[in-house]
Amino acid sequence: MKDIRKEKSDKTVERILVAARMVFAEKGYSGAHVDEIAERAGVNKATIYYQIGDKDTLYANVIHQVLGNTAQNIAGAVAKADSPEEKLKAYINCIAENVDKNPELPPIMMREVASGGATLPRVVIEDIASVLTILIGILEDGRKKGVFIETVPFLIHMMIVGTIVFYKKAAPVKDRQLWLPATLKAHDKKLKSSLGEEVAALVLKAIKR
Amino acid sequence: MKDIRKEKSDKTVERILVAARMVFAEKGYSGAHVDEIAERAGVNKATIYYQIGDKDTLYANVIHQVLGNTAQNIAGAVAKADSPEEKLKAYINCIAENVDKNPELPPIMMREVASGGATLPRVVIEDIASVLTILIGILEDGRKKGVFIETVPFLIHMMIVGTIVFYKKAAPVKDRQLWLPATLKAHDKKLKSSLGEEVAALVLKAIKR
DNA sequence: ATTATTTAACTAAACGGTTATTTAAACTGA
DNA sequence: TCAGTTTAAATAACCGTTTAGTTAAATAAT
Repeated sequence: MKDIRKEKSDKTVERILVAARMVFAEKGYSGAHVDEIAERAGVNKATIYYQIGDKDTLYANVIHQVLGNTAQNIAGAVAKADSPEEKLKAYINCIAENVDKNPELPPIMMREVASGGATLPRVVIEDIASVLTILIGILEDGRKKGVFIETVPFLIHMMIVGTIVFYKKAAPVKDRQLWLPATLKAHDKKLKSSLGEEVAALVLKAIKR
Repeated sequence: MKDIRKEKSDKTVERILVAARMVFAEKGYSGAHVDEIAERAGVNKATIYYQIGDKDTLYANVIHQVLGNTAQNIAGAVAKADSPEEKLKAYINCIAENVDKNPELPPIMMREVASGGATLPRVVIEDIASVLTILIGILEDGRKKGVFIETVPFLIHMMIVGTIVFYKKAAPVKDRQLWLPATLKAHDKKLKSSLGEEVAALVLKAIKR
């Protein structure tokens, strides 16, 4: 009993959400226009209102889709690792991978933090909290076992996320500035390994006893 | 010699710029309304157009005022220090201090990076480049002297700035979430020293040979 | 099975509030 | 009075949202 209409409308909703994610990431909430989202989705503006609702609801859907599942990914990745060091590596790499898979994550996160998380749905905040709880566990365990120094978990988290998110978004911007002084271009080498590995190495070295 | 009118209009311009800085930081470019800026400045909207120009120009002025002079501060602070370690500490602390002095810096930076620096005036990009050049010098010198490992300067810069900016803006957000799980609140301790010192310690440890 | 009816999905056009910008008049000190 | 400055009011474009109508798939009736 396949309902052709249902299938089509599902695709429509998906196209709207994809377009919305892109436009919100590029322009931010107020900079994003429903007209542009509709155009990119190849859909009439009113269809967005019919299928999803107003701009707020649309944004909440995007946020949930973008930030929601990352938490479970992290939890899963960390659980597979054993030692605190391995767990922390998994934690960092998982964040880096999610950012890779999801180029809209950095700009959306940055703008959300910039605005003080004013529009964050509670569900998302709970997700973030669960991620932080995982990190606290790793750091505490590592300290008890004498492999980590004492740290402020929240600062470490900001270091991990801040570094990855900023680098991911700022590196292309820098590379685009072709007129930069030669000194800068000369040092414009690629990372030896992946961003996650590189950040993990730095953070681990920073907090190892 | 003293032209009362000139003085008054100077103060008007200053009040406009201060108000604009606040509103742009809170709401971003498209979220900021000229009406609100005028209201906060205690000035008629048309005065903004008479004294400064359109919204774009106003924003450019704010960006210049906020990001422009930080570069010189950093250059000055670094020059006063001797060893690569001390220079790097000065570099990091200076950024942290500027962020402290200037609460509008984090949100504006984040949104600017999020949008791919689309609206950054060239002057500002040159300032950022000069700061990066300074960091490259420090790291290279330190590596030559055998006190630093080899690093990717741009990544280190993103680590420093990302950590400071994210922490500065996200910490208050987290503290406002009173309903967070007890585990998180328990670890909600203040930093032992200043944010700059703390980040400097971590980064130095991360890149020391 | 064919026709008629209902319903889901979508669209074009318009509405109404918002907001950046302009204009012209009023004010203020020299 | 006159130039520099500020203001209230008007303008025009923009943009989120609604409405009224269309298409076509699904269902019911014949």
